[in-house]
Amino acid sequence: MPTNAEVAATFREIADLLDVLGETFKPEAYRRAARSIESLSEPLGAVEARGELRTIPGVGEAIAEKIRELLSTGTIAYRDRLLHEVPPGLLEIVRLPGLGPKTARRFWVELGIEGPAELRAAIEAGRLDGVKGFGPKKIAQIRAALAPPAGTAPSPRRPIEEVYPIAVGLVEALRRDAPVRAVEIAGSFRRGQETVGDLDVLATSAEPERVFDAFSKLPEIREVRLRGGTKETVVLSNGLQVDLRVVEPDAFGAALQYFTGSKDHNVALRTLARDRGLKINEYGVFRGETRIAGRTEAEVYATLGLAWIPPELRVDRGEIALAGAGTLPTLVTAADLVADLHVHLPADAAPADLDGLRDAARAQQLELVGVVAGGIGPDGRAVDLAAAVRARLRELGKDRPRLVAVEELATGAAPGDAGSGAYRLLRADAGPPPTGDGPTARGLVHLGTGGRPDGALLPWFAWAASRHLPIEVGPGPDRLDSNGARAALEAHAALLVPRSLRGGPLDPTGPVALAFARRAGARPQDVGNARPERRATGRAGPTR
DNA sequence: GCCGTTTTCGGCCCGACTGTTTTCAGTCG
Repeated sequence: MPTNAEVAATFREIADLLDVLGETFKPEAYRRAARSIESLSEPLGAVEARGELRTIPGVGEAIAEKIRELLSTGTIAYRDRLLHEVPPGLLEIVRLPGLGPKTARRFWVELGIEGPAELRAAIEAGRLDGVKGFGPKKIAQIRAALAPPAGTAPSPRRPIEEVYPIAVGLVEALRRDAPVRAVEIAGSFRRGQETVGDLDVLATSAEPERVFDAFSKLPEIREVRLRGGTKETVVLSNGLQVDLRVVEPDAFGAALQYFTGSKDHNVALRTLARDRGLKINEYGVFRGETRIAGRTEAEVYATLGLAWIPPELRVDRGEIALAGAGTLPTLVTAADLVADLHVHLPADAAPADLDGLRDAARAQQLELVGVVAGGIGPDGRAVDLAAAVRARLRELGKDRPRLVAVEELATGAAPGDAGSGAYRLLRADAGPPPTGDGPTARGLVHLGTGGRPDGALLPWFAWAASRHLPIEVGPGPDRLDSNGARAALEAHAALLVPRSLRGGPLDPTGPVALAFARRAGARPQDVGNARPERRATGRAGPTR
């Protein structure tokens, strides 16, 4: 059975084919459905089995029928028919940078070109010279797109944890080198999406030209792609594209809202504005010619009668209705997190390292730290802290913030007596949930989604929920991403949000984990290491 | 093809930038 990602890719292909055929609104309808399907927290097969395909935003009867056809037969007859109609090579032309469906269609209809090879031959034979709309620069651009120099291939989406230190570094550099007042990263990075295609940086300044000058000179920048009066696009030496926009302070909130997206959220918002006789763009909210909001995001939402919506929820899956009714969930924040239960120390750690750890915990206002003192380390090998460290750990355990020993056990390991105040990490690396241990086991589950088929974790969620074990969320293959976290919450399991206690300001683990939890809609009471008084579920907190 | 606290039909976000243009088309986000 095809995965959700494969179904989405099929619909995107149909959209491209329809584009080339000159269809106007259908392609966007298929792309919208593809985006919705990708953000589902469970396999499409499960939705279909409940007869709820039509509840997916952007999925109507026609697309629902095509999903059923794809799930049961592995193909869609409509797609095959389109592929018969449109030469497959045209899809490659459409996907070249700077070219789109209109141009590809003209090549096909006017010049009989059906693929990249024919296009290249046509250019070399001079067949494009003198054709309306194709001047020398455009032809050179197409030639470059057809034969990209090594290392300039379009960069794929990257994990957000990989982009995080780059983004933090760019913001710091701009604050240091450029005359900016405010700087924020918008886009999918701000929404805490698992992967990031490019970075959207937004700044306010009285001197945009000087900001662009300073930005262009940053050492990590390989190439300036384009530069206008309000925006500049560059490519970093690692291939990541960064768009910098500079706006006036009165428009900062509107621009931040606009460039944070998501696209579907913005479309829904602007449709709502239009229905109320208003217009929203990146410069503000307008009634006629008059700007009535724009300085802050909250102001923009307020003009539409909406509460401010956290970026992580801006996906057009009902959050606008909730904001209108004032019933948005109160999402967990960094200030709610009072424990980090999963801190690894190196094998050669000294007692003094624990004091440093406690200082870091105090600085982050944590009340409890779980130090992995035995069991299986991050590299899969056995870890055992020195006796002196263990002794110091016992001493420190009496003071605040408390440090307690934590043990990591492999899947299905028999739960030993971890002792009072100790916590157990259960690594669920493979296979079904264990059956041998009792419901009294305390700890957390370190549960990876990496490489698993959709839905393979569902039994684990129920297992963890029944034992009040929170499941760790965050970047990397051993933690839940936001889709996994949402499914866990739906199964009434609690989450555990790690902090970056030993990492510096560039460590993505804590911030990214928090973003994933928030994307899943987690409230403080859904999080096992949030303040106990705000928590309803999860028992990994301090023993009292 | 989807969708509806004005709609089951008639709409479908909006602007920057580039290149080729004399007022605009295409692409991109």
